[in-house]
Amino acid sequence: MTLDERIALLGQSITFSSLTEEEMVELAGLCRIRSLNAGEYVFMEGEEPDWLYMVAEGRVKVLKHSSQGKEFIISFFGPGEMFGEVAIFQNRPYPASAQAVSELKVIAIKRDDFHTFLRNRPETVFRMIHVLSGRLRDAQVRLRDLAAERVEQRLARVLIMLASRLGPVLPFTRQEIADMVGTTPETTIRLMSKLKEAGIIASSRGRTEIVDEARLRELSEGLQPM
Amino acid sequence: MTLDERIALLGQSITFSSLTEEEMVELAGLCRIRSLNAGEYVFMEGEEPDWLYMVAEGRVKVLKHSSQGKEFIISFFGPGEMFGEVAIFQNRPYPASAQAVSELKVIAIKRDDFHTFLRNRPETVFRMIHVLSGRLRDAQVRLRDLAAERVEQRLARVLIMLASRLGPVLPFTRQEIADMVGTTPETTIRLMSKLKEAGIIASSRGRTEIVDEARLRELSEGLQPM
DNA sequence: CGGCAACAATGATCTATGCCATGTAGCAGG
DNA sequence: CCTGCTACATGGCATAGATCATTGTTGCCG
Repeated sequence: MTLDERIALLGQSITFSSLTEEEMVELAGLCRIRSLNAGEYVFMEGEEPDWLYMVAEGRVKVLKHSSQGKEFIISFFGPGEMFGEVAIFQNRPYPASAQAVSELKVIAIKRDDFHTFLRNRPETVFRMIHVLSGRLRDAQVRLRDLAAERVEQRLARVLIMLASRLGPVLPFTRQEIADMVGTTPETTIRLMSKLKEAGIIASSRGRTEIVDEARLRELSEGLQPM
Repeated sequence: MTLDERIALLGQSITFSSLTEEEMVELAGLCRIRSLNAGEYVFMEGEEPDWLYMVAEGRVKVLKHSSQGKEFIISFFGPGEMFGEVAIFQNRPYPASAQAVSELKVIAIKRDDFHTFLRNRPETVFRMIHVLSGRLRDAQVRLRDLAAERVEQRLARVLIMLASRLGPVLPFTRQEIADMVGTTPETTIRLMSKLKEAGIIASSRGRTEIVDEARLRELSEGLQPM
């Protein structure tokens, strides 16, 4: 992969889009590219954090396993999005695993190189803070939901959240959605079947389309149950 | 409150402990002090974020309400700990409310003043990133727990987490613990009564002491149920 | 000292959702 | 075209934990 290609990829990210030409070149010089097949892990929870990653092509899921091995999906990331930052800023093991969902290309930057690069880029550092703050905000909303809302509403909220990031067509299986909502595939299927009947979503194998977001929003508020 | 007193308070915080004498004076000059009685709110979810806060004396709880009004406690903060950062870094409304648990004194710094102050303090900015990363890490662990672990284990983990921050004596009511675990007071009481019988904790009104942390750890792993 | 309010404890139901089992349909590869 | 794999679907049962109700306990304030 050429330098120009790497620069183009870095530019996709909000965090780096403010860099000058020159800075881009410098940063691109620090990058390595890794290609992975679906199912392969970029890193595993507990590993030493040597690299910061950004998605170039494809999608990753970041997940944690429970004590009984069930998986919980913290987030999906697509092109231009960064992951693994928590670990490299704290210099402690990755708190979760990252797995390729599809064919995946990631840009990797060595921890120390990145720290050095950030030294004199206050603007970029502030953008990183912004990203971290956003994730913390989202995490707090989800914590509250998991602790206090019922599955129906949590499902609705996950669908809305995904739609706001990816548009109305969501390329996920019921299993994956269940792992984001924190429930079982069966329950997810049952609820989504109802949503389908009610004309709120449409779906086929591995694909869900939000048809009536307004009604989904009502459900997510829990105003009236289905 | 004198400048020297304010400097002493700021110095309690990990984030600011690296500042020079001179920087401390500058920052202290930007601070206001607010005193609140137990139960009063420092800020409410949804308000515009004009201030960054740090606890000077007492404790705050940061919480969110569910759609049915149940409250979920995101975290408690004590002297030297900062709160409200997510909002001021994003310049969006506070994502949660902050309520005084006891008599409370907080240091408040105006958003714009703080941003200006940070401009040329890369070291301090990195410490803020460190704090944010830590909170995000904790949030991810809790998300997984809420989604995939049973109440018993979640309770054990909350108690361990609190003990690691505050020592073995925890000044919380069952209600407050329930609101952190994401369950009801009744369930919390039942489980904690068992823990008491088993000699793992001791407790009196509004006070819980961890006696046998090792066994609590076993429970939190879910190896063998009670 | 007495009475009120918050906390703690416990029993009796109820129910949302987990878990197991079984069946079907679509897609992929030999 | 068959075979097999994975996603989707649905029924029945089990149960963790919520909910409702009552009672006891502690500390506080007038």
